[in-house]
Amino acid sequence: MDAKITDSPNPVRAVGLDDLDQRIVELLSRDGRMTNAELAAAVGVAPSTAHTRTRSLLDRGVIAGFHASLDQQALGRGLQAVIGVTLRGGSRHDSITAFAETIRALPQVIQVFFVGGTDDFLVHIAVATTADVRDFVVNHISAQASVATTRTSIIFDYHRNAVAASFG
Amino acid sequence: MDAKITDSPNPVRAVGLDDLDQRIVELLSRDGRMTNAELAAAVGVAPSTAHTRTRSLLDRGVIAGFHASLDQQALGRGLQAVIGVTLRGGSRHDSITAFAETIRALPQVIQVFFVGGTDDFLVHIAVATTADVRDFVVNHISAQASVATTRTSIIFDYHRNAVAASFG
DNA sequence: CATGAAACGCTAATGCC
DNA sequence: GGCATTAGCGTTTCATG
Repeated sequence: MDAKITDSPNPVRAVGLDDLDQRIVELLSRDGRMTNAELAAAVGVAPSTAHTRTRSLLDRGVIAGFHASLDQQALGRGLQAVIGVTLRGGSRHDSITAFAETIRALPQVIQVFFVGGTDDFLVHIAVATTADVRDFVVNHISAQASVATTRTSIIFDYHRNAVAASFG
Repeated sequence: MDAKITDSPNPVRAVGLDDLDQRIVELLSRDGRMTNAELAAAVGVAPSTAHTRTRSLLDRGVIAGFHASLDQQALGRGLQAVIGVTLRGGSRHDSITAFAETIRALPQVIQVFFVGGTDDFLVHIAVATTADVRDFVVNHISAQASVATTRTSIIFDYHRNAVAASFG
């Protein structure tokens, strides 16, 4: 086996994004409501320049949108869980897609990951009680014909560094 | 076993949040940069009322912050993965906490879930190449003394309905 | 492509109901 | 608590270098 290890902790200089763009992206990722005037001061350019750059990042889709982050506990959904789902081997592509669409539309669902490996899906939900977790799995996941198994994990702690855009 | 099934698809009326608050939260979750004037028009109150409500939601921590959502592909990180991590049985609480703190600070990391069940952690990362995935697991996860096993799943598709605040 | 100037629109505070 | 008003500030456009 090749022993070479290439470590690239901050690897990326995306094509088309210069230093100024990247600093703007970083700042708006942390505080999406920072005023353009503050942003301009923070990166050391004129407000009109910061504005043009930000507009361009939005137009190019690098910044996909802005969102309020919500304290689920304060919203009465103090319990979060991740549910690993495996589908039946014979599931057709249509039924898999239909499953994903159905799940992602449910109000308890925060995120859906379609993955390869042990599980086929990971579903991140926020609800009020353990009974709600069970009801979600029983009524919405296991009830689907294409579902083979589920594996529910309660979330004890959660940390988010960034907000990833949904795949297009 | 009790056969009663209680289905509560939109279950929550958080204490202290009335309809107006909830509609504001919903709208700012979808578009965190909506102007206060637009928000007021959308919910049918005066701009000054919408402003007071939004300020209150921020002060109470219901809205934890605002963030730009980023197209990771456009940033040159076109490959996302979820890594399930199990820790060694003898790991002390201190070492577990230290592991979590170390991982969450890495620039490739988007989210960290501390869960109960098969895995102890789920780590959501975005990188450029499959080699970067391997390097991340080898150099940053498996290299930790308290880690017993890892299980890497490539993300084929991803959908996000909301942005959850990190646990406080 | 960044900038300064200027018109426009919004925010945020105040007092009133 | 909601509302109208208003002063101050930020945004956004545009001509210029």
